[in-house]
Amino acid sequence: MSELPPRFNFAEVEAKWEKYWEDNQIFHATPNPDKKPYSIVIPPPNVTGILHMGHALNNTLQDIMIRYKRMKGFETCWMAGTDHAGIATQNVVEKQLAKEGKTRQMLGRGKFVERVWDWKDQYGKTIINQLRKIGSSCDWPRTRFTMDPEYNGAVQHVFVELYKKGLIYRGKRIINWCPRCQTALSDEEAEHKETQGNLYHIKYPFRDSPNQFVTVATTRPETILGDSGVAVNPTDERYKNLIGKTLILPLVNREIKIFSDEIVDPTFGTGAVKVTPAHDPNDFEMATRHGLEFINIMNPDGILNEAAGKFTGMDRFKARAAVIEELKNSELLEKIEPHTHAVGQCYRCNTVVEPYLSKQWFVRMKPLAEPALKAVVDGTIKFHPDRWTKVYVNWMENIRDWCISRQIWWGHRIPAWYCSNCYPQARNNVYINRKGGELKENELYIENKFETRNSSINLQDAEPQISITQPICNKCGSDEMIQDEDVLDTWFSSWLWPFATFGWPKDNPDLKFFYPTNSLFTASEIIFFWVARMIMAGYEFTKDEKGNGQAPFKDVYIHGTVRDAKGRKMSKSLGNALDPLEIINEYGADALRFSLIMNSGQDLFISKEKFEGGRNFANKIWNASRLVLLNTKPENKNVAQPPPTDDLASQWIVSKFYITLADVSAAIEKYSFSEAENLVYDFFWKNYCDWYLEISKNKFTDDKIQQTACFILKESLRLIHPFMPFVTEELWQNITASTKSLSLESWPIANNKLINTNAVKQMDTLISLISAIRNVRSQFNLTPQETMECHFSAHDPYGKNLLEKNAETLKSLVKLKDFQIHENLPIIKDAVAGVVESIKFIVPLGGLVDLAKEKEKMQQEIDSAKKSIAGISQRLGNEAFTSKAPAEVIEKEQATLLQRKTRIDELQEILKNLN
RNA sequence: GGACCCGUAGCUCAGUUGGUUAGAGCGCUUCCUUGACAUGGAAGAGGUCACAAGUUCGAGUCUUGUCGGGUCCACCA
Repeated sequence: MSELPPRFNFAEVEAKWEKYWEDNQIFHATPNPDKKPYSIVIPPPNVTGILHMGHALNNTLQDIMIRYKRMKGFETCWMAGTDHAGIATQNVVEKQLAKEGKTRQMLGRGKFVERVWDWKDQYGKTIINQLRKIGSSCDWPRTRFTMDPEYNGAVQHVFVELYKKGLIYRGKRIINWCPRCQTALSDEEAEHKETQGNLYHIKYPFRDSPNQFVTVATTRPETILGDSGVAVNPTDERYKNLIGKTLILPLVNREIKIFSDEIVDPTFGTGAVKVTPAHDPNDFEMATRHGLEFINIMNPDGILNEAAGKFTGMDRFKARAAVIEELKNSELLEKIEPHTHAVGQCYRCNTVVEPYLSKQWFVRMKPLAEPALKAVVDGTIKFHPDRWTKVYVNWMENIRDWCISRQIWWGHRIPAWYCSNCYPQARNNVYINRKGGELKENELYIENKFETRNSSINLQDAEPQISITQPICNKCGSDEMIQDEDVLDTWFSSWLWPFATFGWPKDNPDLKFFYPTNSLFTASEIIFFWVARMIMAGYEFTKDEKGNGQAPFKDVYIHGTVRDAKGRKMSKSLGNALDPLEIINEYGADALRFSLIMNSGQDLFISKEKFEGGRNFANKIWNASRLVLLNTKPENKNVAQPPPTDDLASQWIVSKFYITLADVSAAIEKYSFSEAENLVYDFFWKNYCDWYLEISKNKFTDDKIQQTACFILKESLRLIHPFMPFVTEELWQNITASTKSLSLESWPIANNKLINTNAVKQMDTLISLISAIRNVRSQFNLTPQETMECHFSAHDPYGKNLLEKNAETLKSLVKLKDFQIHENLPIIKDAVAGVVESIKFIVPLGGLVDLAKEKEKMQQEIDSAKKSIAGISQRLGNEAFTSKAPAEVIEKEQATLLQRKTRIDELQEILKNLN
């Protein structure tokens, strides 16, 4: 045991315990038949990640829960790990390569992937180390990565199983294509943002009467080059007799027909829609129904191809301008209207996504969604706060198939194989430049710096074979099988996280003990990407002994977004991001945690100053502990129970502690973390420091006071520990001289016998009384040399007694020479006689009040109480009400009635006294 | 177009099933430093609970509408 330094050096303390916890691996959990499991899986941060405020909040919440449960005696496992984050990570490494003047194509696939692994090995630990800095008590030895070999096995297994069940298929669809990342994206990965654009009205002339037109409206005029029809609603009178007529497509001079389709909204634009089957999902559907031609006018990089005629080689946005210019010149542009609409953007690079026709792998979601939807509807899985349930249900009910193939290199390779004997193009499928010429592997077309390898284009007519290991062709027996070039969506591995991290699909003790997990903590943006899919995966892949699918967790806690003081999302590009590590350096990790949780009711508006609150509280705990430690004899430090005592304040603080304990536990159990923290804060600062320690300071020589103060301090440290693990651990070790970490100590055990309601009532009254006296003292600037006269009315059962009993302590608390106590009216006319003359005040509990006003208020209260009584009596006399209402409602009404009556008597008594 | 959330003190937010005097933190005003803590202590000012109507003896709380702010979903060509 060392003496506490006068100043809380959080940097030193945090470093010390971070190391101690790590060296002793005290958060490592193993299956333990004597304990109940409690497990949480971390939302695995991106390996490219560095800690931001969102992580800090997310992990603090999990840490509070897991530390609480650990202290409650559960075998707690908080699974740690990182996500390979396919596109994001590939982009980061590509950027790094670009600085060296290289592209991934220059390296070739094998070398590039090696390079990403190197990068991962070098930087992937950063975020893990940063999580330790904020005190996360993860099961670090278990730390997993979504591309670990075993994890890869689980992913491959899942793909094959779903394929066998017919839940994975390959199909040619319009998908979201990012021309910059040059990969397909899922619907969720295309973020729709309101964008100010234009609606271009373009005239399409009739073949047989070139001076007459049908006008169509479009936001993407460049797609005109791929048009193969014009659609109208069958009921639209304007166009009814034009159906079947032939138009000449401007700029291209292709003959296209007008046809009708229900999908067309006659109220939008002109009611006539240009149909571009290869570049719009609706048009694709219509074209399929009506047998239209699919004309792809664009290369995967967003540059127009040969089908674009004279616009070939132009970027899509340049082409848009050129097309408009050309249409203007030929007087086919009727008008341009400003138009705001939601435009999809790549969630990794914000490039506008292109609806693009290509062959991709999809997961059929409806069958998977069914049990996952049911689980949330019937309450097996609960969202906190509850309102997210609706968001989830709405998405699940309208779920669409999931595009899972990505045309990138970093990720889980798709276990699909093509026979290069049957499909010779498989051998040479690697690079195709935009001019259509083939390049051999590692050959480059440097001049224009883009070369596209795309098996989804090159092998779109080939039949794959699905197998984890390289198969033999089931048609020709050849062993020259070439694996699909594509990798899987990163979320196709994340959705297995709750069980793949425990070794699934191998049956093993860890999985059996820790799965299903208990709670999941994440942000609302992730509900569709991850939460929903984990629930589906859980039900599909993990079954209990009876063969029923299992929910991967029971509770989902959705926390708010961390924003700056102005309410903007924190982001690097805005430059408004507060770095948690800077906050830790300046205020300490405990302060960071505490202040984040304090503000975590909904979205958080964070500025640097907010962390002062946390720092101040840590400081307060430190100093209160110093006071107690400096004044407590060693033998009084480790009592197991607070000593029986007549001391009112001691009885009170012990009672308050156990009341707080129950409230805090309940708040954590219902995921009300800021409420729990507030309770702890109020108890420790207001009750323990401001009142108990202040009152007890002068009698600290008393053994029982020492024992009580020290006991409550220690129990408080347990209570605060999940919120502020570092400062509490340090103080705990100093007080107890223990060798056991506070993290492994038990949560305070409820002891309702020690809750003395009478003491609580008396002390609370005394506190109000003192506040009232201080109020008077302050109003009249009484000096410590003066004496105050206090008068009490006869119906106050506590005041006089309490004041007499505690006079000595109180004199010092309110800094007055003395009190003269009289049992009299609650009028201060004479109460501060000698100091203030003839002022009519009363000092009811709560402070100085104007007598006349007070009387008026009391009269008003009496009046309203009388009305209330009349109303309730009337209702209780009404049979229609009493026969229908449940017994407890009637009881409640009667209780209220009684309460009102008593209150009226009370008020009338006081008024009588005052007059 | 559909769904959801929010509007309470200068600011950020609590406010449980409707019920005596609507709370906290920060900020503000006044006072207080011979040792646990000025990262502190004491006292105080500050609210027509967005607006309107309704249900009720009684509404910050329930219902409807209006205005204002935000979020999510959607095949607005």
